[in-house]
Amino acid sequence: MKKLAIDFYKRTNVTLIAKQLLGKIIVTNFEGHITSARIVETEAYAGQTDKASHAAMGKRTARNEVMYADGGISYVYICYGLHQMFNVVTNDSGIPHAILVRAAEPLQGADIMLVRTGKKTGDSSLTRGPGNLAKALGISTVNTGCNLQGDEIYITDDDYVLRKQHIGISKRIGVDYAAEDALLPYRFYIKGNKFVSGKPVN
DNA sequence: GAGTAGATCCTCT
DNA sequence: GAGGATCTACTCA
Repeated sequence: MKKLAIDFYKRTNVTLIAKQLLGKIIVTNFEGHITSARIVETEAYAGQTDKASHAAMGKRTARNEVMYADGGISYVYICYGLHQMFNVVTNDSGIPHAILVRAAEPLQGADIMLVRTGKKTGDSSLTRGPGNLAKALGISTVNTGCNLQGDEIYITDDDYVLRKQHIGISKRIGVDYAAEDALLPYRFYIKGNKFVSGKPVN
């Protein structure tokens, strides 16, 4: 188990990084409570050129400021007033690329996730969908701008091998307002995994 | 099982 | 003042 190096995040090809994040393990360590989960679904947001991104057309606000920072940190924001969304910022400073982690498969600390989410059974709804995932991992907006090389939130590689034919690609979810950019094939997921959100695709 | 509406509040215009 | 990178429960079949 090794943390992903800063070089992994600082590359320019955001869709490639999104694809390579599949199968990696996200770990959170808050107040001694360690939870980890294998990433099974991601979406790439390609900065200025992407209408679905918060940084579309070079938009820069207090909320998305962290997207313009160096790669390798977290970007957490609230959607619909109640859901926390966890993103990984990539590329160099000044380029607002980000990858939304949409779903993961619980590995460690599932009992803690149950407490955090208020659920009674650890079925596939525990970490399916970005809102649920962040909640289960205990991530909230106070963790935005967090260095992924640190001790609270980090992503590790356990040499899990994902075969190319097991990777699914589709358009992104919930971004229909972005016109033609909503059709971009920027969503990556592990085929057949029950934690992947949206309709099952085979 | 599929489709739809409501929750709920921060952020930007 | 409007709307959003969502989730859940409820309706109807």
